[in-house]
Amino acid sequence: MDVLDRKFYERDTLYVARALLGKKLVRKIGRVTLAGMIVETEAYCGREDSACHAHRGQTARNAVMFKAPGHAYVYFTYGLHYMLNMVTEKEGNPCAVLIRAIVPLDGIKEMEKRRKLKGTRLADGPAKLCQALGIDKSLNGWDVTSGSKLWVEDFKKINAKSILASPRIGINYAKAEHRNALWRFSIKTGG
DNA sequence: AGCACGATCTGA
DNA sequence: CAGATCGTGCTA
Repeated sequence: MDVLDRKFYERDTLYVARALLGKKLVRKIGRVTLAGMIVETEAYCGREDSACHAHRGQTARNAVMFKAPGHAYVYFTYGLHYMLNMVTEKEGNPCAVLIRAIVPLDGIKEMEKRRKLKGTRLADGPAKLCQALGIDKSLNGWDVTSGSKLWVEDFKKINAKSILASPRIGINYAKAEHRNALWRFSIKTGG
């Protein structure tokens, strides 16, 4: 396998958010391998970004964002959902990329069992993909460069022209400059 | 110690 | 469009 290393994550968050598109997100649970191609991400750009969890400094919840790049930041929200992020930039600069959607590739039957949904609807949302891949708080702080349990691999080369940038979702509380920033990235389809 | 609300999803 | 449902962070 071709696991993305720490250097990959240790770069500008907006760059990493785009670079993760077309990559393969792999989750291994015992002998079972679940995987999908990342097709949608969002960048959360540190203290300056009023939509970022680290905006008001370090707390127990967001502590992982202050760790070295290449760690998974998994948190719980809305009383029932988990979100998966990858920590980016240099250690101490609390930035991360939210993984919002994947196209299932491996272990689809297993994912369907977990989700009770089929096809593209299986993992087309940040909480849905966490359910499909069995990701919960136990993976918060996991080193995704270690090559076990959860990691990302090279998979498909995505042309810059086929990347769509749009405003991030669910952050209406943020300052306008951050609310309107085109920091959500997805692969254009049907074109 | 109490409280308001959230980087969401589902089903009506 | 409301409800689910609870951890977190802010205020006192």
